[in-house]
Amino acid sequence: MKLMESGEMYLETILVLKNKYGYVRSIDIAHEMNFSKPSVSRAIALLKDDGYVEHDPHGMILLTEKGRAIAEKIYDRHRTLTKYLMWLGVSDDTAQADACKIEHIISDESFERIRAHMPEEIEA
Amino acid sequence: MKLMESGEMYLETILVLKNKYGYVRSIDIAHEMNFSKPSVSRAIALLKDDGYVEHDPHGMILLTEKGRAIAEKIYDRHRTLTKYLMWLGVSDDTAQADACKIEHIISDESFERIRAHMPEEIEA
DNA sequence: AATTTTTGTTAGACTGTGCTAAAATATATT
DNA sequence: AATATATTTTAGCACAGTCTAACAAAAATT
Repeated sequence: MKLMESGEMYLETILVLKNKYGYVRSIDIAHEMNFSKPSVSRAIALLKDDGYVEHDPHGMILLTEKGRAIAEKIYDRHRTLTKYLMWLGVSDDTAQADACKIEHIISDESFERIRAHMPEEIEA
Repeated sequence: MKLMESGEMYLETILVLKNKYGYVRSIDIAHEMNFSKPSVSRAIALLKDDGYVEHDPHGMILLTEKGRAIAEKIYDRHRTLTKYLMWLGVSDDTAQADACKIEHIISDESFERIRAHMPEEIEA
């Protein structure tokens, strides 16, 4: 099954939380994304069914190889697009918000052209 | 009610078809967007309820003031973003496809910064 | 005028993704 | 150990937006 924008957001959030705290629980994702616990519980179950995440022996949420690849890709896009927009003069908050939407829908081709267009010194 | 991405696409398509053929019927929208007739029929009914479109005496679909304003805005973004991506070296098809998605989600602030960043001679 | 074709609508299903309420489970405190 | 708190899951609802099947209405052809 093809991963939707929502699934990508969960994976990205798991990566970010893991980097920040060293572990990730459902409740942490719920707080971070401002979603209800049941919404997260269900989303994680679906991501698990499709092999993007798994639970470790302590019940913590881990990205699989497959899940991590996507999370890294989206997170890289997020940082690069945010920096790009800020370089163009967009405010921090707006750049973050727009990057967060564009990161899911832009083609590899366009993204790479944008990255190539950025001055080296501000690359992510 | 807030207009969603889907509604914006219908309005933009109506504007484009009107410019191209002088009139717009449901069936034309269905062909242009590759949606079924019932999907278009329902979408138009909702846009009509919310005052974005109306039917003329011959049953042709017209944009209201409110609908046209949105359609023009989205179409302007479409052309500008397409040209921008092509200026960065993205192929025509990909630029079109990406513009078509980004046009609905980008903030006014980011869009204006992008437009300002374009060389004058290729502005829409 | 009758028939065929085209166009539009109604009815109902399905998917993705959010929600609340309540139950189950796990963890922490007394 | 018993109780309280925190976390996760189950069950069921809502909404946007697509679809197909079938019907109704309008337009074109014979």
